[in-house]
Amino acid sequence: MDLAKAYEPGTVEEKWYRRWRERGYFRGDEKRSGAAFSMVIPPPNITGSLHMGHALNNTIQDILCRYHRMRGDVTLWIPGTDHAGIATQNVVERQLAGEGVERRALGRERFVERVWSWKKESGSTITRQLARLGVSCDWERERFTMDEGLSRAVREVFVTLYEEGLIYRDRYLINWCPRCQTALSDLESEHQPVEGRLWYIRYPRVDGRGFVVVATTRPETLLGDTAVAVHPDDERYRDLVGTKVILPAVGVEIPVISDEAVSREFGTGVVKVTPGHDPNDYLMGRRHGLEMISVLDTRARMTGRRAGPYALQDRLECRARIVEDLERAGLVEKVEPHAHSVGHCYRCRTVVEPMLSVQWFVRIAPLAEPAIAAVREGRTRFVPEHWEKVYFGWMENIRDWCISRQLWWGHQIPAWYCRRCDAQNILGADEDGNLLLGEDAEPIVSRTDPTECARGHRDLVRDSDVLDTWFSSALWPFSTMGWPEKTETLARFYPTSALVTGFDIIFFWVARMMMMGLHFMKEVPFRDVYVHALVRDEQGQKMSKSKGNVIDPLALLDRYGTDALRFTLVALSAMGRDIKLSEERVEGYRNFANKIWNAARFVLMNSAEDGEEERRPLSARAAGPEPRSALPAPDDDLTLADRWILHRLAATGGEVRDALDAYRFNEAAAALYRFLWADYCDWYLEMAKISLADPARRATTRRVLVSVLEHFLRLLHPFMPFLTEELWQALPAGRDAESIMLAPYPAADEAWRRTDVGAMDVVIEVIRAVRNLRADLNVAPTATLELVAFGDAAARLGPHEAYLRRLAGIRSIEGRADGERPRGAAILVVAGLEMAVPLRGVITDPAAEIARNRKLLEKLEKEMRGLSAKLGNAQFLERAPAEVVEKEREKHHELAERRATLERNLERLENL
RNA sequence: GGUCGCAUAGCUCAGCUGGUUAGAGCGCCUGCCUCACAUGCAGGAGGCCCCUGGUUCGAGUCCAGGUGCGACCA
Repeated sequence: MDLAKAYEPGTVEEKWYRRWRERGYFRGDEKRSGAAFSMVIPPPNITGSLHMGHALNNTIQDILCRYHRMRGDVTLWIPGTDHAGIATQNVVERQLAGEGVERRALGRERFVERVWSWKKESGSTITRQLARLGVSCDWERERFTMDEGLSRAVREVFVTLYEEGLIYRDRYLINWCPRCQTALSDLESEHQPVEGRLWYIRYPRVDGRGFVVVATTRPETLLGDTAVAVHPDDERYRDLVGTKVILPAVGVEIPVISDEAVSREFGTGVVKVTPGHDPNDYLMGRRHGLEMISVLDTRARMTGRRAGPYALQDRLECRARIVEDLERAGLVEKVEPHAHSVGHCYRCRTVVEPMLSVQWFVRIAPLAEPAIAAVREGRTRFVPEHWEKVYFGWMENIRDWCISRQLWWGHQIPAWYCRRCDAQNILGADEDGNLLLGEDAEPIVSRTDPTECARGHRDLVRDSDVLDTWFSSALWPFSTMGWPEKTETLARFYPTSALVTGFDIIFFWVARMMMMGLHFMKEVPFRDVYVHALVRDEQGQKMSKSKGNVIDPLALLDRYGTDALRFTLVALSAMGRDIKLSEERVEGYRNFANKIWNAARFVLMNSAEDGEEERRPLSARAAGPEPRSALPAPDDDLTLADRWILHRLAATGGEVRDALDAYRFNEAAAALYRFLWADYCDWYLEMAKISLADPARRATTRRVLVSVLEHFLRLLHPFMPFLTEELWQALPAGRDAESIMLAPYPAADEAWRRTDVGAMDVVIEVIRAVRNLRADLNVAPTATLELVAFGDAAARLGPHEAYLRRLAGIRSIEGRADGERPRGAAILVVAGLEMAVPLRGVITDPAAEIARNRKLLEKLEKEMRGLSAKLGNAQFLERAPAEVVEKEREKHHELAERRATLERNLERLENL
């Protein structure tokens, strides 16, 4: 088998993904017995395209999936997409606008048809892009929040909650987007800092004793004021409470009230109260029984009986006008710049308007309680743990959830009204043709479309509103498994094992799934919630289109390959930390992929002219559960390097499994990287080259080379699925599985983990010391050195002479009993061994070696000073554990010996 | 304003339950196209672990305060 000189991801990826999918490897089979592992994908918007957040999110999920699948768990990962109400409606509206067509002109039915056809054409972009990441989700079970089954789940949930009194219809101050023309939930109104101004406005006192000065950021809402308020303990205004002031520009009298919610520090300590357009004022208004006046219409234009000359002006235009008029009347005392934060529509960034409106709500308190308890009791666990605080903080202060949206795209609310019984509440239609209803309208909520009301009138009209998209997302873990049917899938895979998500949707999604899951399934929707990092650019900025700092994952995929990108994301994703992604990092892990490729190339070049030989098990151990790729056993006839790499492999496997079980993906990645590059390539391959040249050792060496690589590929597979499959298929070792993704994940190998390979550390240290010496003294790469070994150094290094020859450029090892050290030689004291390298003919000037020794001596002395201080401390000797003290003593002793040697050597060099 | 998080090499970051000679990648310097790999090999330089105090025999690690940065919520 010939491999290209460098790894070329392109063709490899497509080939294997197609094959995996065709052969059904991704399928989650509820009929198979054994432990189950299940996940549902956080459904991306159908309007979306793959960004780095998706790439990280799905890479992590895929790693978990592949890991569990290889461990033998029955694994199911359900993919799907979200209908994204506002976003999708906006997209299609823009498309229509391009054709000069208005949504209203089209009408609701045809518009919705149009969205469906858009969905058919463009809605699967994101899933195709996901596939490029190599995700092993069960595509046959792909779901969409608007498909038939899920819509049925939505309806069932809505009706049930309504019947239970947990969904109700009421007038309330909600967030309204004047652009999208719909209500929003509290979450969908995003607070953003705004450089505004603070106007100090004079409200004349009715008693004629001057003015009360009120500070406000929104002078235009003054039209809706129904009081001004001060703090009850504010001495400055004590006598004012209970009096009246005249509302400027309107001329009506309004009372001065006192309320704890007023901040004495804000402005003058007197605030205007506008219950119809401010959430705090709304609550204050309720407490004091104030009138609530709406002065803005749904397009945020001034309206109502108080609008007067400002009627139909936009809120901002009116703000300017009204300030002008007040100034002219001498009622503006001063204006200050003022930074504050203002709610913006999460979809279109328009400033949200708090408005009084009749909407549908979910009563949250009874649902939140069990959801909080489930996390408190550990039935669902956040990883990292600290995210549970965020969850609790929100769950405990949550207000009722406004779920109705004045959109056309979404699940239409299953509520009808009788035109005859409820005539006084059916107020007509708005400009969209949406039903306008009175506050007291009596909804008929039903699982099936009703044809008549309780009194038998066959004149029903359906509520125009649709549900918040997150309402359907909240059901995702069970609706995707076929609920409300009692399916086998639910029985087998609910609750899901893990949910992998970014912290930005803990409130939007995780919390709501918890509530719905517990309420309808009587069981948490997932055991673990793994909250991963946010991907930022190299400056640490959140990536956003407007900033132009978006790194397109597809471009990186093209340039560096899927495996490199996956590995990068995961290697950088330390828990609870953001990822600052730069292209150089991806390049680095592309190099890693190439390194693996070339290591495999080497192994293949050196094995396999005779495949049969490789297929024969080396020892009896091969009869175990992994016959095809069994590793040699510790009692086989192996070299030190063989034993060492097998030991390292076992240790690495342990690290990787432990890390994955604890969601510490970056640690797993680091362990794999270190093993392949620093252990297998840098040391083992180089040493194996020696034994490959020895006919007596060749077969065994090949066996170790191949089996270790094979195990490594399996350990790595969840991270780099494509490269590992390509290489695994190319390996000569016999395969029991058709694909690496179905091969078992390497299990703990205690025998190898316990094997003592300390001798290898000594060899490595000696080689490093000699290389270091060569570099410092500028010894030509081709020049070989003689090594004189004192004491037991000869005995300990002798068996490994071949390693030193090849890797350190040692010509020969000459053992010598203790006694006279050679003149003009560099002395090496390493790992408790003392050696000399005669420098005659190697260097002419001893100055460099003297300098080198001085530097070493200095370093050594510094270290000794610290140790001596420690050992001279009576407290330390007394209180520290005995083994710690002993360790420090030994260290000190060793350093002292090395120092003596160095000093003697320096003396000899100086007297040369 | 409330809550949470983070400050370690030039850059980006590891460092879990306190005892290592404080690590990695990239970048930098030196020498190498050594028959798997120059997407590479070998070696090296570079660190008051933000500041102050405390706990402890011992603190990068634990505690308190401060400074700076960031996020979320209001």
